[in-house]
Amino acid sequence: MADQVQAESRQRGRPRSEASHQAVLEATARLLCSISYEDLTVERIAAEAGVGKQTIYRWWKNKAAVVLETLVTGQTDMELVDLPDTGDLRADLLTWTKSMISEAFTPSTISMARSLVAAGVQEDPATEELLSGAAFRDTGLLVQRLRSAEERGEIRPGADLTAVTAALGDPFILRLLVGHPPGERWAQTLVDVVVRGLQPQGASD
Amino acid sequence: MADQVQAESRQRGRPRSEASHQAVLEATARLLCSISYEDLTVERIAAEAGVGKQTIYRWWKNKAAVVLETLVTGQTDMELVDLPDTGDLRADLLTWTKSMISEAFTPSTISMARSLVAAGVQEDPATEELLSGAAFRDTGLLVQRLRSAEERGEIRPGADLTAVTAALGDPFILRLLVGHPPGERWAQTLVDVVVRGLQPQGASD
Amino acid sequence: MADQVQAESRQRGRPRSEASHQAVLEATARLLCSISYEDLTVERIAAEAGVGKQTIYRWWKNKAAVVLETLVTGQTDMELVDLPDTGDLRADLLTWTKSMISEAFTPSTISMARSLVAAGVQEDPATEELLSGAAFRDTGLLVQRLRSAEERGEIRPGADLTAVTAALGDPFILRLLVGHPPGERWAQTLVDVVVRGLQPQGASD
Amino acid sequence: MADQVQAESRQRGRPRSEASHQAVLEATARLLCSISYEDLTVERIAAEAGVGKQTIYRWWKNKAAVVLETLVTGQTDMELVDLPDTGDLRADLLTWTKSMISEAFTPSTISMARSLVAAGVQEDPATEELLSGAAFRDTGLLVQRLRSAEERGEIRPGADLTAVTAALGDPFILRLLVGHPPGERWAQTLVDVVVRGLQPQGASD
DNA sequence: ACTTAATCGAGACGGTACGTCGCGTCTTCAC
DNA sequence: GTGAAGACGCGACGTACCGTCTCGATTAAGT
Repeated sequence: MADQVQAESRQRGRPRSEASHQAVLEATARLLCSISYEDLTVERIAAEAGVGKQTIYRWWKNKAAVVLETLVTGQTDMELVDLPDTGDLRADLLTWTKSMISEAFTPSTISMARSLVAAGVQEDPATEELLSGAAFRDTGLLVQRLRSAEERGEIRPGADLTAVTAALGDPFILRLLVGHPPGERWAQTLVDVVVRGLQPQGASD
Repeated sequence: MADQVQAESRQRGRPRSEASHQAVLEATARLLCSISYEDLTVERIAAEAGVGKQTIYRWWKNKAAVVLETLVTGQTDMELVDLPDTGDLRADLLTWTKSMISEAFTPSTISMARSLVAAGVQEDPATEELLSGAAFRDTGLLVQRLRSAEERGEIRPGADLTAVTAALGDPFILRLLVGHPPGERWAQTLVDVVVRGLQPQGASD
Repeated sequence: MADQVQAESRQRGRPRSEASHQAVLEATARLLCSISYEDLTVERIAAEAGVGKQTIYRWWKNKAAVVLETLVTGQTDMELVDLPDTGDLRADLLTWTKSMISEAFTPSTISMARSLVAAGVQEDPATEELLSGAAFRDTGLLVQRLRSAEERGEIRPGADLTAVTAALGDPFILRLLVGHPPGERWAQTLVDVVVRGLQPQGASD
Repeated sequence: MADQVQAESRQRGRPRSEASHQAVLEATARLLCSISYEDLTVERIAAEAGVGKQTIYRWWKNKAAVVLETLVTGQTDMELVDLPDTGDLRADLLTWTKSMISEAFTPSTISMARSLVAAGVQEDPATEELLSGAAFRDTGLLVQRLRSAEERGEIRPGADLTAVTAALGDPFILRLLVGHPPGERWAQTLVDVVVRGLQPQGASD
């Protein structure tokens, strides 16, 4: 029992270069800013990273896997939109949606989001694993803010917060993919309905 | 989708075969049940439809356009999930989500949804036009049901119903793409929050 | 009976482009002047010919086959060395060897000869067929000159002239491959021994 | 391959290196029996020899060099065809050609001959040096036999014997490369013409 | 009936990217 | 301080599709 597995994975030969691995991710992130998933090629990534094509295929099984790891591990400068916590959930969410609309609907972010989806929408089981695990990163922020509101008694307890974040976040993700930023009234309604829906019984606007 | 012919006597030579056009759509629908967008090739479609490749390119500009028209014009047996109108919005939506989960999360539907997204997520402006216009077909059903509830006074008036349908529908679409059906509690929370959020002032469960 | 088989090989689809076929051979000939067989690539040939790589693989099974057809069908400007017929076999052969040494041992010709051998020395049965059929083109000239001498009674009849041409020609071919032109005395001895060996009985120098 | 004697225990330098060197040559010889030069890879040699790739590149500059050294230094079981010296040159040469045809035209020998040529036909100057120096090994035997005949007065003196060996040997080498054994009459003519061509003046068959 | 012209299925075309393989070099660990 | 093992950068391989072009055959509409 004390004897761990080790003899089987005994280091032989030159170890894989973590530097190359990282260089590929960074090169991919750099390229994804300006070109679409379709136009991105493994050869281009290899050239940009100063790496042999085979090295890429040694780490990832195909282009989709490279792109997914690049975007999911946050190699990009695609900053998370800030979600404040002033104690007023509705106001915070409205602030969030506004900055979302103004900051996230840039050509570069839209392109990356599309690349993420294009890479994710493969029939590969490994891919599904990774995606359903990581989900979309923004989700974490939202869940955290909602939990804080819950503890503070701002919203009624017991709701499945992942469903609530989906109701709030997923519409923005789809609008992002389509490329058309939603109007302000649309966003306000979204926040309003969800916040109302979460209010403790008897509360009113 | 296809460009119309002017009523003028420009019609010279052999007319385009509407049968071929339809055969392509049907062949595509047939193939999309079992293979992914990536594995689908124009040559394969042409072979399945018993049609020349050029005939496809005479009607559509590329593979994405064929797939989009196939899925958007409902060539598939991907039936719309029924949304009843009993007068009880919450109950109806819960019924809808349940059948959604049990009927829509089949491998074939998931595959088609992914193909739709893969085809839609191109940088092509024409594609965006079509998609943002058609949106997803289910949306229509939802909006209609909500409007009926609004008229009946079941929900408070003045809400942007497209935002509400987004809050309800988009989360299901994303779960569909990922391939994992949501749990029942998740769906219940989603419906509950939205329905509460729409209730007229002062009402309670 | 007048009705030939024809329906089976009925022309369907776009016919293969003989122009492309020829362009490949010419491009290969052009490239072989300056670069070695090893450095020659199918991609380079395709680029030089303005042809898709697949077109090359549609006509030939590999690089060796392209090179062989190029050299064997005489696409190159590798002119045959002249072999005069003055009636004096020994003098004619000496003239021939001299021009051989001075004209054939150029870098370009040496390179082509090596390419021919490199391409020919594959284990492919089809290749052997082609080579043993075509042999080396010079052989024809020699056989013809010897036959003329035989008819004229210059040499004793009944010899296997292909063996004689081998004795005379093959040594030059091997020297060509090695790249070192033989000395004049060497060539003289070669011609001398063979011509003496062919003389009718009782003749002397 | 067994462990070396430990006479000198000061083996700080290269305890196994000469063994590795030899192992590579033997492995190459073993492989060349069955696979062509093209299909032979350095990695395969290394694996067969139980040696690291770098060890090969420490001794030779590339694959061609390994193959050349293997074949030129006679690591193979490609035995030299025996050339008797009974005092009758014509009879000896006929014996030699006959055993040549029956023994040398085996698939294994043909394959090795082709590999030798494939390796030799590189543009590398060092390679040319080695080849033109070593020539083909059989040459030595022939020259020796001819010199013996010359001393014995069997043939007229003063001929450039390297040219004569070329006339006799090179045709066999080329037939070997093509892979088709010559007929008996062909060989007889070859020997006959050369031997006659070497006879002292006035002699006759 | 006869031309004209656009269509049809078929498949080759010039390209581009794929994923693999081999070269010759570099880098680790074990002996 | 070598040597095996094997990853590295590089680049060619042969294949697969793309979207276009070119065949002979087919099909109306306009002579």
